[in-house]
Amino acid sequence: MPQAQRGKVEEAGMTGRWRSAVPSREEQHALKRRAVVKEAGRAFGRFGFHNTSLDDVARALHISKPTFYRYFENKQALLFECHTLALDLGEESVAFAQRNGATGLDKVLLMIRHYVAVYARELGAVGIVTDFHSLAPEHRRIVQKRRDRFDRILRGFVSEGIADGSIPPCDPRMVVSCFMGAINWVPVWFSSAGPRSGEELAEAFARIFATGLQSATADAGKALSMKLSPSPVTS
Amino acid sequence: MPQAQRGKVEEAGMTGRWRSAVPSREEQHALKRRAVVKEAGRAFGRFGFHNTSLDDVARALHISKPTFYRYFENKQALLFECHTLALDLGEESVAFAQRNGATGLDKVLLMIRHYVAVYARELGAVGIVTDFHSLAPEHRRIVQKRRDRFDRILRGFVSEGIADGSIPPCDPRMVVSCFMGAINWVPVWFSSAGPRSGEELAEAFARIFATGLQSATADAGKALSMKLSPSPVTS
Amino acid sequence: MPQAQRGKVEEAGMTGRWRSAVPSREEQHALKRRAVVKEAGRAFGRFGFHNTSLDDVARALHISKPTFYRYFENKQALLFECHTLALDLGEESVAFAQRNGATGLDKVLLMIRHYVAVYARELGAVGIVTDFHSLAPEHRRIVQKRRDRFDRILRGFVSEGIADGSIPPCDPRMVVSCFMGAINWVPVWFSSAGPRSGEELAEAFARIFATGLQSATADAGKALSMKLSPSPVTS
Amino acid sequence: MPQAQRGKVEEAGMTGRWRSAVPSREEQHALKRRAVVKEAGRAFGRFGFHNTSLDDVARALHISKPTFYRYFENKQALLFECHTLALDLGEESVAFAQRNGATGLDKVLLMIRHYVAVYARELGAVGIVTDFHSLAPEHRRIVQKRRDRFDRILRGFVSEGIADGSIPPCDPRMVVSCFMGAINWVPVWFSSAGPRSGEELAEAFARIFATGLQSATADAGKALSMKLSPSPVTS
DNA sequence: TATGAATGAGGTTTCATTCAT
DNA sequence: AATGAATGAAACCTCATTCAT
Repeated sequence: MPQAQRGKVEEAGMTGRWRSAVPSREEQHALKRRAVVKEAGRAFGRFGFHNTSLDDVARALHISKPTFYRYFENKQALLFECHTLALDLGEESVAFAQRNGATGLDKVLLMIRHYVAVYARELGAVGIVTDFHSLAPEHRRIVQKRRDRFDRILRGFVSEGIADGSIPPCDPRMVVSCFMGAINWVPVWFSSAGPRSGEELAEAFARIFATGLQSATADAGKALSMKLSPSPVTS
Repeated sequence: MPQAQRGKVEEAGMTGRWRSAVPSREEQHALKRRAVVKEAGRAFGRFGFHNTSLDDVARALHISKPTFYRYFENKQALLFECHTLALDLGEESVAFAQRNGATGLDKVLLMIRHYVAVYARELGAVGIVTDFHSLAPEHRRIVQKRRDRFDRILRGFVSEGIADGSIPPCDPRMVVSCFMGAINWVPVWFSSAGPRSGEELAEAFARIFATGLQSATADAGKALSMKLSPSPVTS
Repeated sequence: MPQAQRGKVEEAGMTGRWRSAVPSREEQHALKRRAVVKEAGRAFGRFGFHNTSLDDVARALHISKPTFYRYFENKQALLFECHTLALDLGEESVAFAQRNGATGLDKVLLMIRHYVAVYARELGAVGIVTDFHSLAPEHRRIVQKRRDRFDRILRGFVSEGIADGSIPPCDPRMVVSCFMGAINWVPVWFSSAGPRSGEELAEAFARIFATGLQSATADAGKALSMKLSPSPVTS
Repeated sequence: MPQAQRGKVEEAGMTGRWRSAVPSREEQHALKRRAVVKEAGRAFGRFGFHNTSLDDVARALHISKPTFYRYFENKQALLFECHTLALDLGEESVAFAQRNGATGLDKVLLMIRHYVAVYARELGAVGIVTDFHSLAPEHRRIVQKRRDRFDRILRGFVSEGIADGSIPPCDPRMVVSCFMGAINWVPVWFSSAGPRSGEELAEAFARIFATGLQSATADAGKALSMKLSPSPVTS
């Protein structure tokens, strides 16, 4: 995987050279930088920020550790970049939903579908949403702010849905936390190399949060009200 | 990573989780041991295993760091205990669902409700599901095995639901990963000190995964098929 | 410091105060104390001072660690006691040699034989001669002084032997270091449970340092001068 | 001494070879590695493994503690290396003796002389023979095996000597333990900075174990049998 | 008296980060 | 530009030693 990554980078650099006599330094730099982000992000998402040493990342990219510092001020800067990327994707998804959704429910579902799809595509880079607390304080503040805004908008979608009748009365915070949890958990288990594509995943998630798991034909409401009655925490 | 946020567990410990009632000798040992697990688990879940030093935990419990080693062989053993606890709760929930659920859907929903409720109750102690990769290899193997079994059963519930008609055709793996992700994410954001109780949370989650977000009156199916059509990954 | 010292003082005081009828308590104390010295000394000699924790010693004696401190001020006091014991035996051997030896050679050999025998008998307690550097500084100074005196006397024996013709000219320091090394090494390998008794060992050592390894019949002197000629360090 | 050590290393590295002005990377690494072994070995031999902290060694070498880990996996690995070195020298000495000795006695004496000389030359590096029990279990097993083989060969030399008449009947195990003890004890007291060279030491030891301490003219055998008669352990 | 519990001091080890080539 | 070497900071852990029962 790292090998492939590296291959791509070099190839891209070559092509640049052949086409225009001088490959711009900055382009090369940007390409390598991106390669580092992707590889590190993938590792962070998979094993966790602290379980991934720079040595690991460097080894995977076939570069040396000091080289790393040509591209990032420090390890935490890299983590910040990953978070930033994830938030970019989230905001993009939100914007997409706002553009294309009519009702509140529409927006929520479009957002979920879009985000999951893009999430699955970029994957590793965003898997680290988990490691929020490893961010440097100043970075953390920035990310926190964007996250808050993000959540506020999502809860707004839900509220909107309740208002326009597309979503039944509920606590928006819980609803949002529920589906965002499901989404954030994706990198823990999903692999694009698996039997399902990211698109399928997005579709499935959207459907689940749209209609739930119950069969349309079954009189699920009744079954539920009956079966869930025994207090579940009687252990 | 000095700047990274440290577990601010002290606050929670102030209430005196350490110094409590004084029962017998062995019971006391067990009680203290459990207190360590809960406090550490809470911190691990909130800040991450590596962002929580034993010093933090010790300070929160008003004990010294070495004292810690009277109760656990090492830090990873504690993490393992947390995982074990989480898995115990999960299996208990599964058993509960198997006892009380009629259809596949029933079992899934009962399991979700039970698990979320118990999860929220014990909270911190199970938050560490995230830090699977910080486990010692031999512990990891054990946890992996139990997890696999757990997932298999859950997927079995879904398959059963498809077979008995209570759940429409779908990929069980995706469905299970979806709601387990939502559940595992809970400790990241939920606080029992917040406006909602664990019971309410459990209820809300069960409902979401039962009927989805759409209003019963709305012709959601149609809206969905129309609105979700544009390729969402056009970034 | 000198638990021994302290003990003596108290004992003297006791005797003065209560005149007679010493309760068996003190005897018990002395017995247990000796048991601790023997067990710890054995372990120290076998595994080394630092590879033997007080937990180990306590476990071996079926007592608890704090109990240990009823008998010794600290771990190093115990080590000091062992050294003291070893030196006592050494000085006793020296005195024996001085009393019974006629020539310098006699004294050396008698000393070796006596010391080895007694050494093998007490064994563990003296095995720690090795761990001189683990002594507390103030103890180390005391031991050093006695050791110096001890060595000086032994070298005196050798010098005496050279003077009286019983030992051929040589460097006394080397000779003494040679046989003392052999003796000090005994506890590393010798076990009184083995096929040889301490007496046999003492006899064998005395013989080796008396006549060497060469057969009396062989013209070893010549063989040696010939065979040893090639520079041995040509590696 | 550390200063001197370091000086040597740098000198060797700086001045380099005639052939290639600068010693290759690997050579430098090897040189420094060896410097660490020598210094650590010296310290271990003098003060004991546990009385020598890595801080001490680092300070002596004018490096920082973590630097150490570029050359050795951990402290025990260094100890193992010391043992390995000592065994290498021992086996080399054995081989030398086998090549150059005619009788069993020859072999024993050549071995002693060679080993002591080389031992004194490399000194510190082998002083740790004492700290066998501080080895990691897997290392200990390896060392034990080599030691057994080594001892077996030495006892073979003695047996051979008895068979060919160059050594009088005796217990080979005791004899070997005797002179190996004397040798292993050397680093405890010998300093190459002292008045005697390693060669002189080797010569002296060989002579002692060849002909013993008795003067050639004296009728030592008789003196011994008479003088040693009183039971030496009558304390 | 004797012991389970607790801790301070100190050592080994890791790792992000800088230095020097 | 890129890398092998070096290090400061901080974490985990051990153990002799004391506290409190």
